[in-house]
Amino acid sequence: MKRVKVSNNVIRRLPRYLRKLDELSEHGVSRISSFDLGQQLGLTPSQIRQDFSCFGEFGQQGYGYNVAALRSHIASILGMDRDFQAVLIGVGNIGRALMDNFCFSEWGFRLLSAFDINPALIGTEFKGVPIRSMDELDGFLAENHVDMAVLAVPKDAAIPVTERLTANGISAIWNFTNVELTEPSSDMLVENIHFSDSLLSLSYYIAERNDEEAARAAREGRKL
Amino acid sequence: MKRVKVSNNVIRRLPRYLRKLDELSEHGVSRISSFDLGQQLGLTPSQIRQDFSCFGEFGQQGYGYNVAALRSHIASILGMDRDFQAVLIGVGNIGRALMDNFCFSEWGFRLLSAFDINPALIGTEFKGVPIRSMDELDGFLAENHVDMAVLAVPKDAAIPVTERLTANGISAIWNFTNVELTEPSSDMLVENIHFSDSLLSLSYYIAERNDEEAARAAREGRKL
DNA sequence: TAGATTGTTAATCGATTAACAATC
DNA sequence: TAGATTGTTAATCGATTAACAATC
Repeated sequence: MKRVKVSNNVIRRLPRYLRKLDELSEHGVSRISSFDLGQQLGLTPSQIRQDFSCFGEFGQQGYGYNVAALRSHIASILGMDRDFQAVLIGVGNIGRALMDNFCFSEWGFRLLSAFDINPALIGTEFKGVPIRSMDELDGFLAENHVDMAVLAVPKDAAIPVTERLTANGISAIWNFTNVELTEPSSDMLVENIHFSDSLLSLSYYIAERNDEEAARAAREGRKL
Repeated sequence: MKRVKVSNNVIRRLPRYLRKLDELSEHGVSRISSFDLGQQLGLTPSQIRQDFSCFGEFGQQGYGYNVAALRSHIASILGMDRDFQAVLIGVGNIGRALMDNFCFSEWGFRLLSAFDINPALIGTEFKGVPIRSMDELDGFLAENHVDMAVLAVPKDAAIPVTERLTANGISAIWNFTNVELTEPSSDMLVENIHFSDSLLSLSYYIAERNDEEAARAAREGRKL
């Protein structure tokens, strides 16, 4: 596969394409043009063709794209067929919600084990995934190939646990703690789920809209 | 407050600034220059000054920025002092994790009520937030001013519930379902937490790095 | 005052959009 | 074949970076 340097913006759009293509498949749509796909996603056809062209030629002139084939190309580009192995650190609310609800295998990941310090959880299993003591973490990572760690520990544990993961050769973290892990110097890959950042940007847009409406109302009030 | 059109990129950086400023405060830092702030966040000083200048003049030549004052400006820009009112739809794993773990008030939101269809939950309270039946939703929204709905229902319910929210005047959704709600035509504000999109972009970067390492190993192997 | 650092204007860079020849 | 739509090159647009006068 071509691996030219692709901008982060493009990468972030790929999962949306994937989701839309799955939806089209479910609805029995087997081909789609960049024009129609753009309409449905709020993107220009040009952008869609540019995005795909980073990775190869997946379409056909005069026809468009085969939904199933394109889906499978994108899945492969995203690494979904590589069966990455993951561990979960922290079986609190978020950790449990992930174990319970989130289908790792659907996205190409295998959740090997979870780890926690709570004695009531250690030794149990949840949806087929064993929960081990944090004491066993280093040994487990030495014996198993692990591509990624899901970090769902309390705030205060975020940095020490990250250092421990780094020391044990982990170089990718899916970070659910609201702590900035991204070290400019390190070669750790960090992907953040920052609930509060997300909520605050929504908050900004709500506030902006309220202000605009208030301003409009004031203008119209004056006109009366 | 100036409300010029500010790019989404800028808005998305504001919560990071806020987080960093809180951290600096905790460490007793009371002033910071755009240069130092940039170092800590991996941004250029220019960008930071440009970002802030969208909203006013918060610094002082020769001195830099007062951490507490800047923090409070950004909080206000983000609408954190507006006490927006929210409801939660769906008290499954994610909904419960949010009720349990996520401090809405810390970010300027008040969670008025949750709603679910599970009879075992209806009528109970969780951390002071009452859980009501979905049957009561329309009435509740008619009687209470609600700025935003947190959508944490199963996939299949996402679209119908969204339509019901729209019909009841809700115009902002914090979406935890893995469903594309963003209607190009609608004036609904949607902010998505797409776990799988996030994981897949991480997956891409892991795959890319693996490929690069394999390529390097192959090159070095050949040289031997 | 001299040094530091802002806010802002200008320059650069990169991403998106438009256009079109190629071709199914 | 004619019509449709791609992949790609060129043009435009917007965001980031650099530079610097203003000023604390």
